[in-house]
Amino acid sequence: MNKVRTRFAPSPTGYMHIGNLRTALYAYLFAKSQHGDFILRIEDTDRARYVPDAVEFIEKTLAAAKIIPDEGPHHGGNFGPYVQSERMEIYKAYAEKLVELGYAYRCFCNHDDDSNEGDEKKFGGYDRTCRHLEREEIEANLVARKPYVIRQKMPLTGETTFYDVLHGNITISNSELEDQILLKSDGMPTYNFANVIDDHLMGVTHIIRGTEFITSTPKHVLLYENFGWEIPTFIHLAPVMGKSDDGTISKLSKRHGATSFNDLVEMGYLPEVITNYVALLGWSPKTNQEIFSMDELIEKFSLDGLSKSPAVFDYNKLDWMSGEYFKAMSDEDFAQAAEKFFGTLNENLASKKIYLGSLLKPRISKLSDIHAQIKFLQERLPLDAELFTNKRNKVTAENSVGILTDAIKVLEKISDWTVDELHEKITAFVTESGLKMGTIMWALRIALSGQKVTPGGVIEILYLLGKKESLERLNAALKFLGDIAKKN
RNA sequence: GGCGCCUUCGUCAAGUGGUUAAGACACCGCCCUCUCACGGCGGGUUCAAGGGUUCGAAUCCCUUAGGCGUCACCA
Repeated sequence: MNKVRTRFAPSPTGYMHIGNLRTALYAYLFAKSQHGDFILRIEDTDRARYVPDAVEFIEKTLAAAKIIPDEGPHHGGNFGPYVQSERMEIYKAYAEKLVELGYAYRCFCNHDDDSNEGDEKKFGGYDRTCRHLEREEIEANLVARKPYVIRQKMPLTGETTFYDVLHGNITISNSELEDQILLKSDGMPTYNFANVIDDHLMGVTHIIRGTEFITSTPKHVLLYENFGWEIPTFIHLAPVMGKSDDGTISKLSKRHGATSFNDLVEMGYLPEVITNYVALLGWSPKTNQEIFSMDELIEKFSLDGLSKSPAVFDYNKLDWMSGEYFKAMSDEDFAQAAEKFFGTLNENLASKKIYLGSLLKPRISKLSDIHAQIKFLQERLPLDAELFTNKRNKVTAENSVGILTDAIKVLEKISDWTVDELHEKITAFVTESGLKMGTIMWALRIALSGQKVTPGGVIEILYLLGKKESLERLNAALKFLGDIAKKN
């Protein structure tokens, strides 16, 4: 049996859409699960859409996602070049050969000219009458003088069937197929041609790509047949969809927010989380496992777990998965991954990064959430008397004054400002006061942070703030409450 | 419009003639708790519709509807 070879063949746009990433992932996983090769090939035959540095961008993105090509523009391999614009002579030769074989012909018409619109014999759709074969024989010297394209000569009757692993046999009537252009007038091949030539020449055994290519696959199959080449196995993947604010579902695009691998990384999702999540969008291991390392994905991947219906990208699930990864990380690793997202920390907090990270770790779904979580530690948020009122914990602005006053006295005496020590002293203080734990903690949290919700409890905040800042904040809160009382 | 593909909870999905139709996320409720979170427990909602075939259908067939794709010198 032939060694499995798959490929990822993006056109060089400076953007790695999640759907493309998933296609690359599946092609990679399948190849690796079969101990085969994964090829990166750049399809840059559209000169008008050329984006500088796009190849490097694609390679970097794949590397970040840990999808490593065995062959590619900068990965070596014996089937290069792996950039289509560098293979023009190859396509030209095969196109000419097809003309010789009688499966293609030169066309000298200028079909961009819309002046014939309305005339059903002309273009605007497909013009079956445009077959220059005979004319070409008469006017052989035209080839040297006029620009032309090479078109594939489609059978006018019958039908073409191909097998798709996901969809089974798909049959399309040949009358649906137009004499598509194989070689453009600028000498570049079209996707439909270059793709077939390269897949064959590079020994690709399994073509994994999006469903948008189903309809053009019969044309490819005909080409393989014309050349007498073995037809590869097709696997057409359903698209990744996005949900708009109004609830409508459509193919995932920029209007759905962050939809590229890089967008997601910038938001603070770990690359391995993105890969893990995306792997499950359209593929099921058929077990209840959801967290997979790349090695596990390779081990478990199987074509029959692929889904043939579209899958909606769900940020909720991504968030959950991201949180699971964070929780599984060591405090050190987390602090390191979060480094860029801490922003500029003051000296005190900078020295407590790992501890701070341990508090943040279980309560964020992406690294960019960190900023909002730690803002209150860096700056004093304006207090609001309302916040001191909490029915459940029996706290009011009035009784907070006494609590804060006593707490300050206790805290001032603490010299060993550690979590353990703070915990011990505060617990003792609560017991002594005869009040409920919740009452005291609530008042302190509001006074210290200015917000109801904080990463970690009062003890943790005190520790993070340090003695000086903590006491200053408590005193400021006391003054604030005093001013309020006077006003009333 | 022609042709093609798709259709199990809100979302990801298991399921391939006989199941109480898994599980996860989300949501709701309760418990725990110094807030949030974590954790624990519980809950609701699903086979697009209609016809067949069959003792029996989410599973097989047909029709309809809806969604998506495609009909380029773009990929």
